[in-house]
Amino acid sequence: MGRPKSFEPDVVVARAMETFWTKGFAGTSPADLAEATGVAKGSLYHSFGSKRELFGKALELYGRTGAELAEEVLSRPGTAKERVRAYFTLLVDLDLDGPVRRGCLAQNTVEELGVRDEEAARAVHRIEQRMIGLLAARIEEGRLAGDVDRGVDAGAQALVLQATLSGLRVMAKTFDRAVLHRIIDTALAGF
Amino acid sequence: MGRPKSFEPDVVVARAMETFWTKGFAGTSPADLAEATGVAKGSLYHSFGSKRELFGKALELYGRTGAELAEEVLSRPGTAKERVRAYFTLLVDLDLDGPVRRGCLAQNTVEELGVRDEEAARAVHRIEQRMIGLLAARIEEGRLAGDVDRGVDAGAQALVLQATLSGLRVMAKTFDRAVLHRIIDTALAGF
DNA sequence: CTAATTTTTGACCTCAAGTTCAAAAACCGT
DNA sequence: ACGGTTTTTGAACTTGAGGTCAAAAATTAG
Repeated sequence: MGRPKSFEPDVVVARAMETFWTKGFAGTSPADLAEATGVAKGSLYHSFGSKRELFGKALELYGRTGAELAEEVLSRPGTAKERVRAYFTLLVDLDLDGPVRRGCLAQNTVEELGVRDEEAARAVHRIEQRMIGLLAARIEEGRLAGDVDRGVDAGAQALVLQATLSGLRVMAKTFDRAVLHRIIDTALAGF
Repeated sequence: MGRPKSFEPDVVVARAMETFWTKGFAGTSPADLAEATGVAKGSLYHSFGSKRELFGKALELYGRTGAELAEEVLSRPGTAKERVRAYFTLLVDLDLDGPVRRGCLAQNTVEELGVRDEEAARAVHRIEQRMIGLLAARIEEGRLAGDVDRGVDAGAQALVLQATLSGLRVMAKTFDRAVLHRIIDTALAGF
């Protein structure tokens, strides 16, 4: 019983995620969140406790959807190298095609909140680990399929690719598409 | 004539840089700056105009000293690969050995202020460009000296290395030393 | 010493962020 | 329709950020 919720929590979290992604954690005020979600400030606090807690949900959602996208793109037909290139290119292009270059929420978070928020750092770490796992699995798959050199260490290679990807997303804030694509090409020529 | 300055502006900028680096732009209040520099708030505003302007000076100083360090380390005797490894390792270790993992001020800036501050983005871009130039020069030097493969495109390779370095500094916020060193090893095996 | 000039400083101001809350609204079972 | 329960909401509160300012302090020229 009691008055029913007038909004879908998942939708609110998704909208909040977009806002945090675009404006950063500190840059997003409760008023911004109320406007973005269409839910009054007080109600948001009633449902989510605090700005930080809502952000936690948003980051979690980001990690989940990000992993799903990666999984989807990496698993399409093609060699490991082709699939990784497609995925990296997709991320870079998505960012550059948007109205603002918001980069990666996880990275933005760890850079902005850094060490001051242990919990956030751990959440980001989990997201990165998952990505590395997906990359390693796809490389290993390619190795067994024969399109990746026998001698490649999938785990080590996945780590380097993750570093490259993180770097690309940093550089996507200040460099143009041609440069970023060139980096992808050169980086992938290696393995 | 007039009352003489009671502080060295360069020293104040250096102290401010340390504070911004550790706490971020938004995370650093005028009160923090006054405490860190030993100069009263009002005096800081009198000398530097605004928090943002002081930050500008701090970022400029960061770029300059960073470039000097890179130049110094890269130019010591050894092959290009050895020197790049030494430089990357130095940066990672410096970050991990500090009391807090503050990463790279330039990167933190572009992630935190991102597109909302065009000027900051441009400043960071200049810093990145300079770094890429230094890497490219060192690789080209190695190519001519014979310790780098003839077929390597120094410019393209420098871009990839910059991406790797940026990625390393992001990952240095959440991963441990062993992983980061492993990434350096694998990434450098390539060229 | 005085006048002119420049710095220094903490008090003060304004505004918005982040949060709390009391009252109104919307539901359900009886 | 009433009581119990949960949500919704804007108003209200507290706090600190970012910045301004008037008065005091420190200098030099004359």
